[in-house]
Amino acid sequence: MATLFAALADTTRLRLLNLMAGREVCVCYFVDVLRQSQPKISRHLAYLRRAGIVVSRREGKWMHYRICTPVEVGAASILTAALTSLRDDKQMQADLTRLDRACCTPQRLVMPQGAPRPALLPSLRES
Amino acid sequence: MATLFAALADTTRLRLLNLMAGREVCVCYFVDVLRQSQPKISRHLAYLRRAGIVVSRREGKWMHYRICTPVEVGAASILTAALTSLRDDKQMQADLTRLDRACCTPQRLVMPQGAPRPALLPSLRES
DNA sequence: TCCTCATATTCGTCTAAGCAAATATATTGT
DNA sequence: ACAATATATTTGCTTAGACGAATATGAGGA
Repeated sequence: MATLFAALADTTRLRLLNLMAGREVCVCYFVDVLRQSQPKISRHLAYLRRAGIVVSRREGKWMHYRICTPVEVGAASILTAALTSLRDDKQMQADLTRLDRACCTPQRLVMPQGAPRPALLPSLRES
Repeated sequence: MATLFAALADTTRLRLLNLMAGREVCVCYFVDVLRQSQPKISRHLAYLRRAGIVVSRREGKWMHYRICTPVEVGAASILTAALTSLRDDKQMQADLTRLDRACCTPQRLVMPQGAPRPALLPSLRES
């Protein structure tokens, strides 16, 4: 329980989770949207993975991350409440806008060519 | 937002909040129920106070603490979700049992004589 | 095999925060 | 004013974690 809260007690991680709400996102998009260094993003994703909040999936060179709802009902409800209240935050909304822009731009110069776009999840949920 | 989660990311603080759910509690009861040192309890209460989750009230020698629901809707919903899921935890239930026992024992040898009992709040909520 | 790209991990440093032990403050009673 | 009680804060130490910089790993293509 305290472990879950510790995982949520960092702005970068909250931003990452907000971007993953309802979809699977490739690491390069996190780097682009949050404008943070790649090692920093990767470290925080590893933290979330160790905390059991997130799972990763490899697809060639790319790593996709998605939220993995905890099996415990209490933890799940807290995570849901957290994600819901994040949607009221101005920066979180701006992040989502940037993610959508990144998705819809046909070819970005700075972005990897052909990197898998963030995909909405058909509510596949995994332990 | 991250600050709130940081405040919740500690077992001792979660136990304190669980004991305060719906009532105002005197510090000496925390010490008795959690069986932790008084400075430790006091430090964690100060942390919760600085985080704006809790307010204190002086009554003579005794300090009463109670939960102060945050004004932001998001933070309030998270705190509520946290308190709700704590009720499923075995240790939290045991703590509440110990608190009730402490309240109902007429004269305890180890406990301060005449210390104010934990009182249920008539839902007085304060910023 | 070698090169490149995407991602992960390690290293060194710094700060926040946990703890026990000791001490300070505030209130009440004599 | 002094002593006793309840609570708060300081001190010294230790550890988790955040960061940038550098480096390692893993996959795909030439």
